[in-house]
Amino acid sequence: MMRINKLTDYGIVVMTRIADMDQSRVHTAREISEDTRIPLPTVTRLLKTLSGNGLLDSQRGSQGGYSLSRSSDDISVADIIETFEGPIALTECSTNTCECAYETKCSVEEPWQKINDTVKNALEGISLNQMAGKNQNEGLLNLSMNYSGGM
Amino acid sequence: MMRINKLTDYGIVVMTRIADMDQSRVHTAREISEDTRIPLPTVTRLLKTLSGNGLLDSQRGSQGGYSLSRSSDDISVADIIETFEGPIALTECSTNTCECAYETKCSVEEPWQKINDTVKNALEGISLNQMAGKNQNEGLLNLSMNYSGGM
DNA sequence: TTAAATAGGACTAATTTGGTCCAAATTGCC
DNA sequence: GGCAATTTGGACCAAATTAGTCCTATTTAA
Repeated sequence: MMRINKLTDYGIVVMTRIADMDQSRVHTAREISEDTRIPLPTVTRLLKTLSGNGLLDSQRGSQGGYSLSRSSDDISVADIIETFEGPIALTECSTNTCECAYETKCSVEEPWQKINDTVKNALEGISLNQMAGKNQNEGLLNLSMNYSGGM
Repeated sequence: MMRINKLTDYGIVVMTRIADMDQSRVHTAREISEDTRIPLPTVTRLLKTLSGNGLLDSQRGSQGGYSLSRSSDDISVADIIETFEGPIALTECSTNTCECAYETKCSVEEPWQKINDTVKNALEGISLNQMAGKNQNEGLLNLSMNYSGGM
């Protein structure tokens, strides 16, 4: 059904969660796992990928953890998707080398590029801030509880 | 890499091909297979699906075959994709029942719907005619050869 | 030195996808 | 009426991808 992978979906949930958290300190994999209820080993892997691709900063060792590498305004949904799935492109045709063996001249190449650009632009236009913002509007209670250290 | 399935891609190729053909008669699976060089069993299956979903008309029996069910102007890329992959939606969240077990209130639901709508609109905006048109402009030679019965 | 973290990568199970094949139903033609 | 050419429907298997777990090394604060 033309969807992003489950791990990518998780990745967005995790990033959104971190964006909703206290930005003044780092957060451990365990903490994020408990918050999102995604199993720890999976969260661990997600965070490693996100950190490796520069969307998160990591701090190793005791008292270590993860934090956003830049403002949630400057992180787009496209950034996260590309971290897990590579360049956004619906068909092979539109990426690099079109290996259409069907015809001497692939007829669908140009329209596909237009389609892909549209999709890409749409995803680049949504910031992590927008994803997280919803919570701040409708879930003020939860948020304030987090900020005050409660659970 | 967030792409549509290979069969969907084939489906678009097949539809584009049919749109480029003589609209005054039907075309057999064998004919389309030879033109596109997609293996016959696969083409057969593609055509069945396309016909079953109303994008192609079929005529059974001897002298039977397939033809577009409506003008190539009235068939969109989204129509074809949905035929093979179901409703266009990047995440489960945005389709029917969001089964987010993570939080009491799924925070990413609304932004995702916006994203999906954008993608869907983009795909609905591209007609089969536009996909096929390219050929008619740049590949006039091939096209005229086809029309005159040559190969 | 120890405990708490991340980093890197190997590995397996589960799921999805691609592709083929067979038997049945339909239709035109001789 | 019977044959040949088609589509229809569905089962089936192999291949590829994905999800998820686990182990070991490295780093760092206390």
